[in-house]
Amino acid sequence: MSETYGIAELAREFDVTTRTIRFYEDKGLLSPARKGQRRIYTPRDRVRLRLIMRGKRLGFALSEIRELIDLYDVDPSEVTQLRHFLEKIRERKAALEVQQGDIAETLEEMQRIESQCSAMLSEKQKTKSS
Amino acid sequence: MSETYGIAELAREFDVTTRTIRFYEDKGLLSPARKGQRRIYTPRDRVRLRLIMRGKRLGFALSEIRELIDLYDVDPSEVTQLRHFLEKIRERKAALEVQQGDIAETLEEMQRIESQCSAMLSEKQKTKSS
DNA sequence: ACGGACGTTGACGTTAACGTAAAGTAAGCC
DNA sequence: GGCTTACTTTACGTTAACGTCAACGTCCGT
Repeated sequence: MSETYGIAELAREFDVTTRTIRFYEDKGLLSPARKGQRRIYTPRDRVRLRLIMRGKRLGFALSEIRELIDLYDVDPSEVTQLRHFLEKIRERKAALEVQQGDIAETLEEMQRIESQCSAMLSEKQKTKSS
Repeated sequence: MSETYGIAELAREFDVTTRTIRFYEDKGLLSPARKGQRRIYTPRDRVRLRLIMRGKRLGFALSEIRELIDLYDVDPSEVTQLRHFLEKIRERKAALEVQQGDIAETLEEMQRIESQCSAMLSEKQKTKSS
């Protein structure tokens, strides 16, 4: 049980280079165990990497992704910390909701353009076949 | 009629520096008219700038944003171009839909964490006031 | 005619996110 | 032992997206 992965294995799975994975470690986004000198990744590390990739697709900087991921891990015991924490989460949520709106708008416009284009296309082809 | 804007004006409105706006011009994202040496921006340029900012919020590179914007402007008269064009649009749509999914997931998780946190918070405060 | 606001074009600096090359280590196979 | 394969650290290179001067033009109010 408790499967582990090598660095190249993960690199293949997520389609990044090993350099990239090590770079993320350097930035504190991952901290795999070591067996001698080599890195050993647990399923938990793998999840983190998945989260990193999702963050990247959302256009977050690595520093922000780190904060995001920490949100899942940290257990803020003090009330003050808890408040601060909640605030961070709400900031993130707000940002994401803005993004959601942006995407919706853009998708609508793309949709419009696509319809227009395919209309033009079928128009041209009618002409051609007439 | 037909209002125009100065570079600093737009910079203020979109909260970027004039350097940034000129940089976008350099990259072919904007091409304002000139009055002598100075740049004159039309409402149309302003719309483009708005699109650029939205693209940035969505995590696109400037080069991609340029392609995106061009989608609104270009009128592909040839059928081959039209097809190519449609394909591009569909690629973009697909990417955006992935992003949409990513955001939805992330938002759900944030939501969960937030609920948990605010539960913990009110719990702590009950204890405190008892 | 002068200062100040606003604008211009270079040109070099900076940060993030890796790429790439060099040189060495460790394990397994034949 | 020698080869291969996978991995390591160290270090310099690169690209995108600007920031930051420097040095100069132009218009406007006083």
